Amino acid sequence: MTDLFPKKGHDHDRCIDSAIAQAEKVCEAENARFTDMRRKVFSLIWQSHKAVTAYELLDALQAEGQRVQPPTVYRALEFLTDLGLVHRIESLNAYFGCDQPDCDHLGQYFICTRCGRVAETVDEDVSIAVRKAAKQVGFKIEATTVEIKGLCHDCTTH
Amino acid sequence: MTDLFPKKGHDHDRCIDSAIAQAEKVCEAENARFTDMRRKVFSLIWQSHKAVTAYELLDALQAEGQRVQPPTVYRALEFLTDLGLVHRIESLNAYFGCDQPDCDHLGQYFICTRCGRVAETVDEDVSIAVRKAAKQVGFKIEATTVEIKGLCHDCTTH
DNA sequence: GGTGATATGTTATAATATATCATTTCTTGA
DNA sequence: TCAAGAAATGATATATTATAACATATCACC
Repeated sequence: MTDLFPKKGHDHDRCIDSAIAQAEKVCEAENARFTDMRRKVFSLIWQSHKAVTAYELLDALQAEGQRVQPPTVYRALEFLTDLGLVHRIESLNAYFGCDQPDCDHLGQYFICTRCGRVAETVDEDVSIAVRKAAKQVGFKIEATTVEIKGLCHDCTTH
Repeated sequence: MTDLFPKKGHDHDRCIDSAIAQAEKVCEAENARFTDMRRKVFSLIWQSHKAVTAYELLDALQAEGQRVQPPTVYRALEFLTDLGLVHRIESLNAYFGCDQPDCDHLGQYFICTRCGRVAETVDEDVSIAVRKAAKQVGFKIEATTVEIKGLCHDCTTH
């Protein structure tokens, strides 16, 4: 068993730094501008391993004294999700930082209902099973949403 | 290949009647009241094989001259989803009539982005793969959301 | 430095959902 | 049968999530 969720007391600054470094790389590769606002939103999303709502981001930005409105946040989110740097968690109406931006809309999300954390995995067997199920019914997949709610390993044992 | 989606020109009244009959059975078994409002909402949901939003239901009820407000619709939806008679499609914020109410939150939903129809399946291989992926990371599943967007068979061929 | 493209600001509003308390309807037991 | 409590719905207000539309600012490139 390998827990996908980060250990308590891990060096979260490293998570943030690495995510930002990766985002910079992706933006450069895509010739997309990682503006201050986008960087700020991305970094706020990465403040925790939980999914964050657009209005929580808005509040955080406003708390820093910026005069930000909802469209600004939603635009940044759209930019980041289009690049695969952030995923929308449909069942939470919230947004989550992706640490494997090349996963191309095929990941699965584990959402802990106790601690609120989210973890992403790209499990081949799940993808294969979903593709097979689709093929069986003649369905051409464009995108999949796989969200699994329950208790993370920490929360089942503590 | 067996298309999950109903054929064009199928006798949809039979879908509705059968869904209502099944709902009555479930309610009786659960000792739950299938009131006029709940029956009305359920039947509206079954008017098509698409997912329907709460406000579409509200509009439809109001169009019939009833003075209905949002909470009434949401209460009926909560009742129906709790019994497994209706599923919420998270990625659409919409509700869909379930024809296998005993599937216990483990179904998968195919959502056609062209015709808007939804079809449900309970694929063992997908469930097994998801459960295995969860086990591998020490995650205790409470509920799963599997929603697959793309083109149904009709829409790929016509 | 001017110009077009891109990004953000601003205002307003749409779409989805729930909290709260009042009223009605149903069930059940005396 | 009817009184009391439970369950459902009505009514009002408001919270939460998201977007449309147009103005202004910033950037990239010539």
